[in-house]
This record gives sequence, C-alpha cells and structure tokens, in this order.
Amino acid sequence: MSDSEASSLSGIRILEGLDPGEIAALEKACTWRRYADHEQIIDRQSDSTDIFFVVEGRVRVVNYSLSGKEITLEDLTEGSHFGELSALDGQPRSASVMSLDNCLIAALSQDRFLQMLKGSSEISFRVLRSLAGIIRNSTDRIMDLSTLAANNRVQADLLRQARSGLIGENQAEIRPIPVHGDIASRVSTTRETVARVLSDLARQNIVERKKNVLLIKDLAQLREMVEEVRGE
Amino acid sequence: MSDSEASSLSGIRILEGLDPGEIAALEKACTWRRYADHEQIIDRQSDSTDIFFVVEGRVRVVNYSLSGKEITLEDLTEGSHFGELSALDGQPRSASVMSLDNCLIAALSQDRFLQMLKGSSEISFRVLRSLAGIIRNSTDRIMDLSTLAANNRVQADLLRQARSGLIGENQAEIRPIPVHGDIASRVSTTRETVARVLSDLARQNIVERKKNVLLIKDLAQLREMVEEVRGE
DNA sequence: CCACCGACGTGAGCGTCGTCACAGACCATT
DNA sequence: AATGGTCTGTGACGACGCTCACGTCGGTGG
Repeated sequence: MSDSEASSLSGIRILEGLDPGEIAALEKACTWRRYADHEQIIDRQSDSTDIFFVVEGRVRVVNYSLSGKEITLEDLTEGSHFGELSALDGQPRSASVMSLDNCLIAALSQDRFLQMLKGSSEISFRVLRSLAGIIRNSTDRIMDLSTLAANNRVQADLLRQARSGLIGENQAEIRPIPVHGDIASRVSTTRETVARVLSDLARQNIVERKKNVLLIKDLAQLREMVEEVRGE
Repeated sequence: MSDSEASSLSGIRILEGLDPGEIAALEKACTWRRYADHEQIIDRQSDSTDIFFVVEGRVRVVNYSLSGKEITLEDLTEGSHFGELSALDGQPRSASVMSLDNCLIAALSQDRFLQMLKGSSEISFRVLRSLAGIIRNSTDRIMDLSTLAANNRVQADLLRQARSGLIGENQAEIRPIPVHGDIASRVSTTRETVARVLSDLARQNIVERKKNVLLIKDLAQLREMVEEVRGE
C-alpha cells in the first residue's frame, strides 16, 4: 500500500481533508529528498524551521546527552510529520531526527505551513490533536521514569510493543525482534539491563526468543509484574 | 495588577487578541468557581472535558503513582489555562490539578472551546504554541530524568528557579523558600535527597538559607556542577 | 506556655543497576 | 574458511540514592 501513495502527501495524517488540488500545490511547494539508513535529517542545533512529512520509511526522533548517550523520544512511520515545534514557535529544534530506513521525506517551509494553518481550521485542529497525543505520551513516559525501576520499564516497553501483535488473549508476538540497545534507549537504561530482564523472563517462561520473533507467552503475568511495582 | 483584571478573562494568555465583546460573551459562557488551598479541581479519573482558565491564584498539575507518590508536572499561575488536552481529543484527563492558593477558576465547555478554535485561527495558533511549549518542557524533563543523577536534578531545578530571581550576574534569590518535598516531587526524588543536596551546597558556600529567601551565591559554580555530569 | 504539627537534617543499611570486561552467536563479505 | 562486524549473554563490583528511623527547629493555637 505504500506504493499506491508513493511520492504523494495524500497519506499524511495531519493533511487529511485537504482537497486534491491543495495537496498537489503543497507537493510542489515541498522540497523532496530521499535518505538512506541512519542519515541525519534534523540536527538539534540547526536553525531550520521547516516541517517534514514522512512519505516513505521510518524515522527516529532522538536526543543525545553530552556524553553521547542516545535517548529515543519516538519512532515515526509513514504518514507522520515532524519538525512542527520549530515551525510553530520559531525556536531551535528540540531534538534530532534520523532515518531508520530508506526514507522519502518532504519538507515544507515554516511560512507555507503557517499560512496553511491560518487557512484551514480543520488542519489546525488535526495538528492540535497530534500535539495533544505527543503530550500524553510524554507525560506517560515521565511517570514511567519517575515511578518504575529500570527492569520494570523494560517490561512495560514489551507490553507496549505487544499491543500491535496480539495473538489471542494472552499472547503476542513482536517482530522483528527488537535490538536490545533500542529498547534501552527508549526506556533509558542500558543494553545489559535489557538483556538481563529478557533472560529472566525467558527463564520464567514468559517470553521466548524464536527465529525472527519475540514471543510473549504470558501477557497477564507480565502485566502483573509491572503493576505490582507501580502500586507498592 | 491582579486586581485590575480580577474576574475577567482578559488576562488569559491564549485568549489575547479577542475583542472585548467576545471576551464578555465567553465570560458568560463559563462556569466560575473559587477554590481554597489544596482542593482538587480536576481528578484524573473524571470524564469531564472542560477547559479551565486560571483567573486568580496558582494551581499545580500533578499525577500520582498507585503507591501515592506525587509527581508534579507543572505549576501554573494567573493567565494560564489547563484541561485543554481532553477538550481537544475527548480522551480522559491525563493528570489531576489542584489549587495551591485561593483560586478563581473559569471553566468552559468543550463544545464552546472547539467552536472558538474553529472561528479564530489566531486563538488556535496561540493554543498550538502553548502546546509546543509544553512539549519542549516535557522533553527537557525526560532528558533530565534520563541523563542526570538525582542530586544533579535537584541542582538543575534550583537553576531553573533562579532564573526568575536574578541579582546581578552570578547570584539569585528564590522566594519564598521552596518546600523540600515540592522540589522532590518536581524532579522525582525524595525529600531527604533534596535536603542533603541543599546541605552540601550550603557547606560549599553556594547557597544560603536566609529568613524568607533562598540565596544562591554562585550560579556559575552551580551550573558547572550540573553540566559536568551531563557531559561525562 | 506548653503541646502539637509540619518542615528540616542526618545517620545507617541495603538493593538496584550502571559500568567494565569478556565470551559466544550470528551474519555478511571476500 | 577466514575475517570482521554487530548483537547477545553474564559475572563482578561498587556507588548512588531510597527507605527507615530519629532528633531538631519553628511557628501556631489552645
């Protein structure tokens, strides 16, 4: 399905509802570029103010501590946008963004974006709701960091990922198998801790590492392990 | 200056730019209520969707872990608003809000709020920018939680508070003296850790606890203590 | 004036987990 | 096969900071 909409902004969620003519005009106004794996798309300290649309591929929003530790804020897929904060307030970028795949990215200037918002309350509303969603995710994460221990945060991350691969009531599969370092970067711990948690869970028969899939065999118990600490 | 605008929405920042007639109409549409200290204004598990305006006083946005630990997300002063997330997306509230003072709060229904956004791209834009600001704060906080140790987070919080009470280049005063437990709740640590950090800083002659003021005597050095760890 | 209550200060103990250091597994490329 | 890269698993160690447990201070009110 990515092919049918390739090279088009019609799949971008915040732009839904624009009529085809407007979409076409926007497409012309964008700067298009393809990125390979792990290329920098936004650098935290650049002072650009464009907004970007993910037309193909996946990107990761990250931040680095001065020591080089990488904190993943969010992974975005086709149909998403990023860079809207600077486009809205003109402030410097709050994070870096890099491609995870081979990506096709469209960039729209701040002026054009703001003009579009002014002209369409519907688009404004979509952007408002998407920001609201980001805030909800952020506060959840702040709560996790504040109330959960490192190993419980890893378990919580597994539960989150399991949601998109449910098999029946109590099982799920996560594919491809997540790289330990990626999980660590999302929940702010170390690769080693992730490995240890996963080993423990395997020993307790709660997860199983298969060929290309991480199988979660007992969601209920995993949930319990997280809740239990959240509550005590 | 709070008196001159008491009982009026004209001091609410996201409403700036509305003409007096519209303000008056909004004021009629609101439900007004006064709260005493430490009253609950929004309960996390209520399903209201109103947006609220802080006309007088201060409120605190908090969240509780099941164990009862309190996490402060933000303190808001006169002219702020809250509850906009649920008003925008209809989802349950993401946090609780309580009064810190004697507060005058105006509540506006979701319908009326959305209608206003639809009618004014200027107001929409103000809301967009305020959400962008919240996101920037949240990601800063996530970075702090992920990269700083507990005692450095306390120091960082002092630096933040110092910004609004600068005296010359290298000193600042924070007043009233913050309650240790409040700082702890903002940076997700314990009251005891805050006390120890403050004691240490006092011993090193970096801060001094005076009668009604916490005096920061060497901002530069305090900054250095935080940066030093961020970078290593 | 004394009793109380909230905030502060600080010591002792201990668990969690970040760090360092290897060893083994898997996959690609030549 | 051989080489090299990335990813995984695990042990040992040590420190940071949370918890518990007190004692003190200072204001408020009966």
